[in-house]
Amino acid sequence: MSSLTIGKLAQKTGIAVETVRFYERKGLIADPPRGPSSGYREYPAETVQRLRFIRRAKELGFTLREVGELLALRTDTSTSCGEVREQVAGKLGDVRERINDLRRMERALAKLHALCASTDPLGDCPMLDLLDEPADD
Amino acid sequence: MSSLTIGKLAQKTGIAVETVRFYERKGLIADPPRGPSSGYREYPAETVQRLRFIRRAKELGFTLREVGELLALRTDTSTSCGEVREQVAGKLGDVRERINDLRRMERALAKLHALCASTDPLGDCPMLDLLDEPADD
DNA sequence: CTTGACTCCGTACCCAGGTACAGGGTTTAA
DNA sequence: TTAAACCCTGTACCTGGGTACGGAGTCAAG
Repeated sequence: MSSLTIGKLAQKTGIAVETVRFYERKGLIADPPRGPSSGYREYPAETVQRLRFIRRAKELGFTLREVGELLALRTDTSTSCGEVREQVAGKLGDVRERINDLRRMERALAKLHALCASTDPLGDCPMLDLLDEPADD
Repeated sequence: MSSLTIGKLAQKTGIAVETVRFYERKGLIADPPRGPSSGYREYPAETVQRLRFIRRAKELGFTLREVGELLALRTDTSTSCGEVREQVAGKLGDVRERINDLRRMERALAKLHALCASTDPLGDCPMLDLLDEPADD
């Protein structure tokens, strides 16, 4: 049978053994079946995918809670497709907002980069002012 | 003279008094002069700008350490303009990378959103596979 | 001149997201 | 059969980024 020990799983996913157990405690992955004599965790192969998803989503700046919500979208067969769409749309909005914020930052940094070329002795690169664009309050 | 108490500063920047002191401990803002009788902090007006910068940068996902580095770019008159350019270029790279990651996530979520419309009973929305695009390891 | 709002410092506490033992038992390969 | 390499649980610890006291001094308005 193709079940994995926690060590193998860790190796395949690049996530530390301790962290896998931590995710289990947090409910991000299911408590796997155990070897009857050893009590060792025996992971089904899909868990690799699931953990890779978690890793990717984390890298993209989602919190563990959010990752859990994303994963719940596919696990929870009680939710209708409409509800899923709503959840996904919400996440999508978050992501787009974050992208826009970062683009503003990108512009600000690019501007600074350009300015810096000209100002030779660096009296006062106008850093502080660069992020004021929101221009509210 | 136009100096601010910590309370006024907090009010103008939307940052809590405790947090301002926290930033001071962390070296993000300078220890301000003190009222000789009271020992109260007396902030120069520029500190408002500096704190707003900190707030914005934090909102854009920079850590306090990174914010400190950004601020150091303009404070540290020993660094040459070239060095500043390098630092800024580095940050710019980081930001662009993050934007690209998020764009991948955006595409993945958008795809899911679209798929969800068709798959009526939600057997298996193919969430787990959606983030495998990096396609290495 | 008193009372309430403000400030001081120090320490403790909080959450997220792990990481690191300690003190056991199990499996595997020589 | 025995040592290395694994796994188990539980608890403690860590960093980052704050928040919340407690106990005391100060300032401003009535």
